Amino acid sequence: MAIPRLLVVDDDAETRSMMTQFLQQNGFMAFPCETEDTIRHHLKGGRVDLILLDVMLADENGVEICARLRKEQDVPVILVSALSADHHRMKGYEVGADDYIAKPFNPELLLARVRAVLHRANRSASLVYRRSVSVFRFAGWHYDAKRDEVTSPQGYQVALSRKETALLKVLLANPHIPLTRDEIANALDVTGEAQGTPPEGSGRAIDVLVGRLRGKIETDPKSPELLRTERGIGYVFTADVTTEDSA
Amino acid sequence: MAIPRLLVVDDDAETRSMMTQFLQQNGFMAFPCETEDTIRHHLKGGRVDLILLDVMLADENGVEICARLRKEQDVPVILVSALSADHHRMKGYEVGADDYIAKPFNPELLLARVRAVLHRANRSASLVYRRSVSVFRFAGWHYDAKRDEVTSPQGYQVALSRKETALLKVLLANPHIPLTRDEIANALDVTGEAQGTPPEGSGRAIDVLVGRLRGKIETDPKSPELLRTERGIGYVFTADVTTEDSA
DNA sequence: AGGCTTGCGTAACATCATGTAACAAAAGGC
DNA sequence: GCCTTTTGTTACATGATGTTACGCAAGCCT
Repeated sequence: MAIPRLLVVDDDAETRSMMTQFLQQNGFMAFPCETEDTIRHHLKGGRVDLILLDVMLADENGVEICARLRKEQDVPVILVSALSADHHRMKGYEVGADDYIAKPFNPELLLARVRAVLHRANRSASLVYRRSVSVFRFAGWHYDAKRDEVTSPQGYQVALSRKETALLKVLLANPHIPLTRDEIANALDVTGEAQGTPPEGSGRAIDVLVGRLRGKIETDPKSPELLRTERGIGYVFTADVTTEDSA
Repeated sequence: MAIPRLLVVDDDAETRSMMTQFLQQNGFMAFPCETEDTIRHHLKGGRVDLILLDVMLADENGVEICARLRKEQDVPVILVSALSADHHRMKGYEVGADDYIAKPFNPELLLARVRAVLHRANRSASLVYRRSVSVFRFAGWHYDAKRDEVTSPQGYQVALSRKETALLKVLLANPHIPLTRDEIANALDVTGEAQGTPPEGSGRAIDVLVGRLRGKIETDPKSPELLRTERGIGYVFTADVTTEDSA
């Protein structure tokens, strides 16, 4: 893929240039925009791979702009907002944003999100794995979702608990994409592998779960190669995954 | 099934319209309601498949409304609440809510729950097997409902007790569908295989029954392959079932 | 480099759901 | 009625999952 072209939309001049600079320093082509007009100008003028859109623009509501843009063309959008309250997040998704980041954010996290969305846009995959797919291969391993069996490269069966299996599925559906603990927890909920789980936030269940899965699928759990830690962010599954539809 | 019709009950206008919109965008027919009266109006006016009910309405308590509705007719209800404290969750279930979601919630999670509840409500009607069908084959086994005989893949007869047989029938009628203990217990009642069964809830009769059936039809009851446990949910029968009408 | 702060890994414990043996209560058959 | 079979209950063992606490490592500042 060519160098990704991003638009940074924010009404605060300082934030705007800061983000733009930061993204440029990290290998992206970023353009600052202040108004919807500027956005449209860029959209007409050439390829735009992703828009970073502040929710709280002076005159207009970012969510509405996002909704409007979405209707017109299919540009990935990440909403940025000072309000981390989740009902705003909901509005964002509702409107079709690809992701949502709360200000102030960790720069690394921003990069991770941007990469993830670009990556996803490229393959149009979502967080949750597709149903029709049920056989996964990765790094010599083999996972059959139908029988719920995991086979090591050496060919012997490894028993995974339900949660471990669920985690593996989430990872397999998002190779090379850094996932935060919250995203993982949500995905586990959505796949229905965790019913009575409270909305998360307190404990470190995900960390422990990751540790347990590592113990079963990593050659040396002490220096993981498949399920790596992204310090300050979460975890990434670093393996190429091939899938086979089963029906 | 036709497009599901949902009621969104919340006293906050914004939340109400937001959820309604969101659900509509995802293929549901959703109607905003503010008061119990509005709910009743819809209930009388036409089919309602599911009610999303906020627990903290201004004047009334959602839990109480839920209890009242439940007494009158059998509409599935999902309680929504800002209070994630577990005792509220418990109250919800006590009162007969089908599920419970804490605000703020992940939109995907909401959809998942809604679908799950609808799915459940939808199939409870078909829990009982059809009469005309009386020969079942599954994983090499053969069950003749007329003669009440079960034959193993190796060809010898296995004697099942009445309850075991009833359980098997329920499972055969619902392959690949996870059933809760309550659903199973109810289905057993309906098939007339259990008359004086107490109102349920206390003991673990289903667990023991499942164990006994496993002992007869599983190769290795310790690691069941046909009658599997869904932790936190119930049991699933994981085998393809073919049936033959017997006229 | 050294010290401080933060995030992560993980052992040890707490909790909860399930499996099941052993017993008790019912239901039938004679 | 007495015995046999079936079904339900209880109690305990087991295994899965969540929580907590502590130590280590990575980054950061000086």
